[in-house]
This record gives sequence, C-alpha cells and structure tokens, in this order.
Amino acid sequence: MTRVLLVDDDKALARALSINLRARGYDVDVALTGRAALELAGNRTPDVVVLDLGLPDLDGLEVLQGLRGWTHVPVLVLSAREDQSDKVSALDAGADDYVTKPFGMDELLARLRAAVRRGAPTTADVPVVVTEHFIVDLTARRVTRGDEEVRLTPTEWHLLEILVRSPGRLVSQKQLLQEVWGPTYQTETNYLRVYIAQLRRKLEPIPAAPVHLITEPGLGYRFEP
Amino acid sequence: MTRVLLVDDDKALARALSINLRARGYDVDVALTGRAALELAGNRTPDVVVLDLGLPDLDGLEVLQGLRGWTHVPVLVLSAREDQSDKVSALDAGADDYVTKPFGMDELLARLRAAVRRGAPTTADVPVVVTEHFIVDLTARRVTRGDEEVRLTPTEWHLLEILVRSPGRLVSQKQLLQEVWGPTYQTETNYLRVYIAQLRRKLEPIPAAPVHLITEPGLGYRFEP
DNA sequence: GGCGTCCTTGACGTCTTCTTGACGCCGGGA
DNA sequence: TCCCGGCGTCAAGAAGACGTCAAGGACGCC
Repeated sequence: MTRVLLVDDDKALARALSINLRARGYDVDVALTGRAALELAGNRTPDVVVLDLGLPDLDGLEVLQGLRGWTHVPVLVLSAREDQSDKVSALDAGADDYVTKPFGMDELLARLRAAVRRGAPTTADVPVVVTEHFIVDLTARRVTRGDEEVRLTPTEWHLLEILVRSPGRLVSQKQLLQEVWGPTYQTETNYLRVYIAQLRRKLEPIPAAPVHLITEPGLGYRFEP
Repeated sequence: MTRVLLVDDDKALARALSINLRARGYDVDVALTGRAALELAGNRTPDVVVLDLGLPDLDGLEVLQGLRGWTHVPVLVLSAREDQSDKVSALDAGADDYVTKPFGMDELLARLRAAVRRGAPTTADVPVVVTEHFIVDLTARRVTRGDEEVRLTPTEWHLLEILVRSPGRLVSQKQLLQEVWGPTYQTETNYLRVYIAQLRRKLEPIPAAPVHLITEPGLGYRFEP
C-alpha cells in the first residue's frame, strides 16, 4: 500500500484530504507541525509527502531541506502563494511539484499519482539496512563491514535476510528453520546455532558478545539495528 | 550537458523557449510535429521533454504514449487547457508535470530543473560502462580492451549485457539463465559456467583471478566496475 | 562440399558449503 | 551439589558447486 505523509496545520483541510486519500486506498499519516513531519518521515518511510508550506513551527522550506538531507522521497508542495519566486525556490529546494491553493482534488490526486509513480524505482531500491558495524544491501545481496565486503554462503545470506527484514522483531526458531531449510526441519535447532554463530563471526565486532544478532533463549533470534 | 526536446508547433513560442533554454546552457532540439518528436526522442535520447499538447499531426497524448512505450524520460506537458480532466489524463498517461499557458518563464524553468533532477538517476543507466581493464558500450554493442576491440559471440554479449546493466548487484543464476537461454533452462548452470569462463578469458587480466566478473557461489554472478 | 564459428554437452579435479556429531559452558530446578 | 536442557563452538566427512577442457553437432558462408 502506498503511504502518504500529509503535512498541514489546517486541520479541516488535512481531514478532508486524508479522508479522500484513505478512500482511494492510501495509507495516510498526518503531521500538523514541521517537527512532527520530520519525525514521521523518519519513522514511517512514506512513499510520498504532501507538504503545506504554511506551518506554525518551521518554515516549509526548512522541512523540505530537512527531508532532502537524507531521502529522495517525492515531495508535493501545497501553498496559497502564487508568486513565481515562491514556486521557484520550493522546486529548487527539492520539491517535485508545486500546487497552489485552492486546488482541484482530482488534479492533486493525479499529481500525487505521478509523483508516486516516479518515486517507485528510487524508493524501492533502498532496502538497505545499516547498523553501526555493517551494512546489508538487500537488493544487491551484499554485506559490507567497514570498507570490506563480507562473503556469505547462500544459507547464511538466507538466514540473515529473514532476520534483517524484520528489524527489532523476534523471529521464532520454527519460522527460521522452515523458511531456510523447509518444513521438515522445524526441530533441527542445531542448524540455527551453527549458522547464527557463523554470521556472528563474520558480522559482529565481538562474536561472543553479539549486539545485533541476539538470542532469545527458547524462542528464537532477533536482529537489532 | 542537459539535452531538452522541445515539442511545439507554435514557432514563436518554440523560438522564445529555445533561446531561453540555450542561454541557460541546455542543449535544445525542437520538434514541430508529433512524428518529429518521436523520431528525435529516439535518435537524440533527451534528458527531458517539453511537450505541447496541441500538435498538428498527432494528439499530444499519443506522443506521450509513444514515448512511454520505451522510455521513462521526464515529460513536462504544456497546454492552454486548464480543465482538471485534461491535467488528470495527461498526468495519468505518464506526464511528469503539467503547466498551463500562459506560464511564467521562471516557473517553467524551475519545473524543468525539478524534472531533470528526478530523471538523473534513471538516465544514469549509462550506455557506456568503463572499468579499469575494459569498456562496454551498450548502445554500440562493442567491447574494447586497451585499444583493441574484443569479439564476443551473441550469447557472450547477452550475458555480459545483463550483468553490466546492474553494476555491483548480484544477478541470480536463475535470472541469467532465464534471460539468456529462456525459462526452460533455469537449472542448466553448466551454461553459465562455460560462458562466464569465456567472458573472463576475453576480459579479465587474469581469468583465474577475476576482479570484474565475480562468482557468488550458490547464488549467481556480479559485475564489479 | 569444405570451412569456420558458435552452441551444447559430458567428464574430471578442486574447492566450498552443508550436514552431522561431539563437547563444554551456563543457569535453573531438584 | 548434581542433573538437565539450551546454547555456542569445533571438526570431519559427505555433498554439491565451480572452473576447465574437449568433443560433437548445427548453422551459415564461401
């Protein structure tokens, strides 16, 4: 589902927009302030941002710059100001589109679709998981530690991938065994111990005191970013 | 230099725009008809297209569809029509932005910059890939090593092309086999071994110790620039 | 028909990876 | 204190993957 971050302090407008968006199958987060917007953008990784420039705490352009510091998520700017100079500065600050209020809902939605469509490739190929000690690039299937690439065997990779895909979440032994080795291996916890140990040897700074690949005794394992 | 394809049958406007664009360092091609636009788009591989919807021969949307059949180049639509439905249909047909005439030159240029900026990553799938030891020209279908041209068989080329198109990324055996030999060959890893070896013999400085065509045992191969 | 190129296929040695069993450590419970 | 289950570690044999070579066949060109 496409996730939209809607940033607007006009509650009536925010409400109308979010209802409209949700009715069309979008997953909508609403931020009423610039700070909330930046925080939500970090936590929820939206696929597109709709940003009203008139905010109570930060200037809209500051929010835009804050976003552009670390993400290329498409940003559609809303504004009541029609001056060319405003449009130019917003677009040059990294906005993908600029719509002046009042706007037609259909047009806004079409522009939103266009922005999402463009964003899809760039947003999609960023399944990169970063930790303090190593980086896992899920699309390139590559793990780097410091400057060096870490070589993983197919089974090691498969196991790591599952853990990394649910960061912070406990993954049960049964689930790991089933996904990597198949449904008939659900009790071979030996395998897990061997391969988790190998991953720790290759990835953890101190394999004996793991900080990223955590054992939950009797239950399973957890990847901690 | 950024190359703009300007499609407009209004000669006065086309002239004014192209002067403005050239003054700002763009390389501008002008097409007065839809057919000319499609042809120029194919020959000149523009970085961005400015498309007026009112054309003598083809409907603007047809031109847009013709482009979208094979390229994701950003398209900025110009139109005198302000109806929401026109905007919606153009945007949903694949346009990246929609500007109604009359428009401010500064705004248009800013929107153009935004479109080019976004397009940059996709245009980055460069037609020429350079490594320390050889050069692959994807459009000319030619590989040079030092000063000499390297002769590749069709299958060798096909395989190399797939790998080179996603530099640094692992490409699975299955995917390679499927793309080069077809879906029924997904398990014939023999073929891969034979042809990768041939490529290495022709391209790697030390075929036995490859640095560009890397094996990921059990998974696939990776091209490293 | 003769020739050359290219693709397919099989065989073999080498190396990596998987599987499996054994052992020691640790904490909780009897 | 002893026992026991769960965990981490290690090592060795089995299994599989890889690189290499070479022969056979299909195809187009002279």
